[in-house]
Amino acid sequence: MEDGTSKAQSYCEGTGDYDVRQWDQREDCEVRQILDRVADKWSLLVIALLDRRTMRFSELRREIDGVSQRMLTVTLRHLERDGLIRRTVYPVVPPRVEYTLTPLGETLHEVIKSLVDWTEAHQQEIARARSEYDARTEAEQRIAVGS
Amino acid sequence: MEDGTSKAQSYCEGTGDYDVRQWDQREDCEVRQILDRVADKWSLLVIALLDRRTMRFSELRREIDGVSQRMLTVTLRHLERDGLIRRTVYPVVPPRVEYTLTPLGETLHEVIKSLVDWTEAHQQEIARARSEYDARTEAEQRIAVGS
DNA sequence: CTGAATCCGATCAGATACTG
DNA sequence: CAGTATCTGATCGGATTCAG
Repeated sequence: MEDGTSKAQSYCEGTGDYDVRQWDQREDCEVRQILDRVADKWSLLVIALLDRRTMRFSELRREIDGVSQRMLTVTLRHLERDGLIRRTVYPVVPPRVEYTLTPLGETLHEVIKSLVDWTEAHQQEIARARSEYDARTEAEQRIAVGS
Repeated sequence: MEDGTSKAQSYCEGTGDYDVRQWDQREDCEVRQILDRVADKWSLLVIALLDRRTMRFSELRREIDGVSQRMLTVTLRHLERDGLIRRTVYPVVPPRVEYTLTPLGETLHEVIKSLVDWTEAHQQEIARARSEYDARTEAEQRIAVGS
């Protein structure tokens, strides 16, 4: 079955204030788990797509292209378990399954959007930093080797 | 060396508007790479810690506890390459290396904070969704097996 | 102290085959 | 159509060792 997180877990009670050491540090911290889900390769994309409209499995699969059937299934199950999306099965033949963002999922999408906006806004800056870093380390390589 | 991303890469030019299909879809998209970095298990924590003050390698290692030396090194290299943190080496013996958040890193921290805030705010809600999901699927299991 | 390099087990994820 | 199950190569990350 390959379940991601075990079921019985002490979820660290937040004190309310913003203490770094509170929101990670331990595997059994809820926040870390949620962050991992958000961090997931396909989750972001699925959420963004579903924010626009309800979609079927095959639609998602076609739209995302690059995702394997297996990984899409796993991703959807995780998101459903976390209450971020809702899965509706229509008892017809052939089967019809629709996925929708829940209200909770919609609020998450807002946050995700700000993250994506940030990356878009700073793309160039990061690209520049990278090439500078690479140039620097390459130069050091040549020195180390002795040219 | 185990480099994360290759160096020569066509970074997809954003059109400016918020189009889902623009910010992922292809491995060679900058945004996807940046998202992956943010998604990284330790990156978030490192950034959050450095936002408070400059820290040395061993300090970070002690503070994070759970991270291996190897992964901390890898994480720091990635963040440095992306221009999110600055690494300063003091030529003394024993060596002293300090890590600081760059201005770019500081702006990212703001965004991260909103993400963390979201997870904290909805912890309970997600926990509830999970146990409901688990109860539901367990029940289905029993039916399938036939009790 | 701050790493880099290597080894190696654990986990992940793609491909394939099968099912209601 | 919408999955599940299995196999397997690829990748990740911890432990260990060595070095400036």
